[in-house]
Order: sequence, then C-alpha cells, then structure tokens
Amino acid sequence: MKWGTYLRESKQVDGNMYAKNCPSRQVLDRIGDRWSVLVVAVLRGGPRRYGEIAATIEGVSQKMLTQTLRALERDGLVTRTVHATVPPRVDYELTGLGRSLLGLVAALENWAYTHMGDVLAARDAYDAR
Amino acid sequence: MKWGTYLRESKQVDGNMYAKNCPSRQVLDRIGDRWSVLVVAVLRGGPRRYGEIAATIEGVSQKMLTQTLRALERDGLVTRTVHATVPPRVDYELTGLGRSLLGLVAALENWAYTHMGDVLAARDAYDAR
DNA sequence: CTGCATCCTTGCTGATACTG
DNA sequence: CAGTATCAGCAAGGATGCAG
Repeated sequence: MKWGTYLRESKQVDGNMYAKNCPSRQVLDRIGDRWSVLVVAVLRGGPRRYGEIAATIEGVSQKMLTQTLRALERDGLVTRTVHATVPPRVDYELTGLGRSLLGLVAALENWAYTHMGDVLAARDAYDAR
Repeated sequence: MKWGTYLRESKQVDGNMYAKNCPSRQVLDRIGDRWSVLVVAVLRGGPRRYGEIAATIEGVSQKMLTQTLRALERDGLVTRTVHATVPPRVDYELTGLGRSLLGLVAALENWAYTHMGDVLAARDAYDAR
C-alpha cells in the first residue's frame, strides 16, 4: 500500500501511532523522504536559490529536487518566491513551521555523527558471518 | 543512484552532510525507512515477538517486516533471539545503540502530533488553488 | 535560470504458496 | 509460529529534450 492512498483515505487524527492513518505516519513519510531533510538543512542558513540548493546537495536530480521543493511547499514548510527577472530567479525559504523542524534535523544529524561508527561496525560484523 | 551503491562505494566519513557518502545520509536512509521507526517504537516497551510486532503495526506485510527487522539487526539496533521450542518463538529487542534512537523517535512523534494540524491545513490550502 | 514533459529502467511492494 | 520463495504490478527515480 502506498502513502498516497493513506492520504486520500483519511486525514483524521486517531492518536494511534501504529494505525494506518495516523499523522505520525504522514510526517514520517515527509521526514523519511530522502531529500526533504537535506533541503531543510540547506535552508537553515536563510533563503536559497534553486540553483544553490541543487549545487549544495550532491546527487539530487533536477526532477527530485523540484518534486521535493513542491512537496515541502505544499506542506507549508517552505515558501517559493519567483522574481520576475530575466533570467528568472526563484528563492526558497523556510516558514515558521519549517523552522520548527530544525531542532529535529539537528538531532538527527547529531545522532548520525555520534553513532555512525557503531552502525558501520555492526554491519561489518553482521556481513562477516 | 541507490543507497546500496553509496554503501558499497565508500564507508568513510567526510563530515559534509551534503556529500554522497556522508554518514548522515546513511542514517537518514534507515530513519527514512517506512517501517524502521515504527518497529523501534514498538520495541520501546521491551522485547517483543515477531507476531506481536506484526499485529501492532497496521499495514506491514510479512515480507517487509522481516526485511526491516533484518536491516535493524544488521545495523546493530536490534537483537534477534530464537527459542528452540515448538512452535518456534523469536524475540526482538533493542540494543543499547537501538535505545539511543528512542529520544529521536520521541521527538519525531512529538513534532508530528504538535504540527500535523498545520501541515494538513497547509495541504488543503495548497490543493484549493 | 528554472522547471515541465516524456521515456525508460530499476527495484520496491504485496499476494500467494510453501517449509522447519 | 516464523519465516523463505516466487511472481506480477506499479511507482520511484534518472536522463533527456524543450519551454518560459
């Protein structure tokens, strides 16, 4: 079953994290997105142009970046500002809601740097068997 | 490019979160996994049998659950204990490393419940255009 | 510069059936 | 009970070309 299905089926909050329609799952879906967290992290430093974000995040395709930015915009986490210049210039910036995620992102980053060695060691040990 | 590729290509830490081989990305990959976080949350309450986990998490298939548990075990987040009884009984339990993730999971959950209303409202507003 | 449209490949995912 | 094996369907993601 896909997440799109969950969203279509219900938007209600039922308080059970393990239920299909739980908002936690929907948030997990966004956080879990491979690029969303990285984009939010980039925007931590203030507004950024499309090209700047693309240049900062290695390995993201144009398609995925645009798709991710649209999703973040839809969820009210970032704003998109188009400047009517030639060539066009588009700025993305975190909203208040988006900034409320920064603590989480920092915690995620922190856990990663703190425990990555353990995880890699565990993987090596597991694979050695 | 897939994550598997990253892991194969390099296991080094380079300190740049936006670089392809950054450990942050590898951790994000696991956190980002649809089921990993839910499984860790279930195991918060202590050891659980395979069937208990399956019954708690709605919508997870047997295949995905097994796959998720194996990945968590490989990463050193969960231990798997097989009891030689008939019928067999398999318990899963968080390791110390796994428990170090609990704060993050709680923060994630907390953000979800706190801001889900805003996100859903933003989506409605966006879709209405 | 920004980003939409299209094609195309990959592999995730769920359903089903079977085993120790 | 707790898996493994296999298969079909579909969606995610990348590459390319074009437009405003």
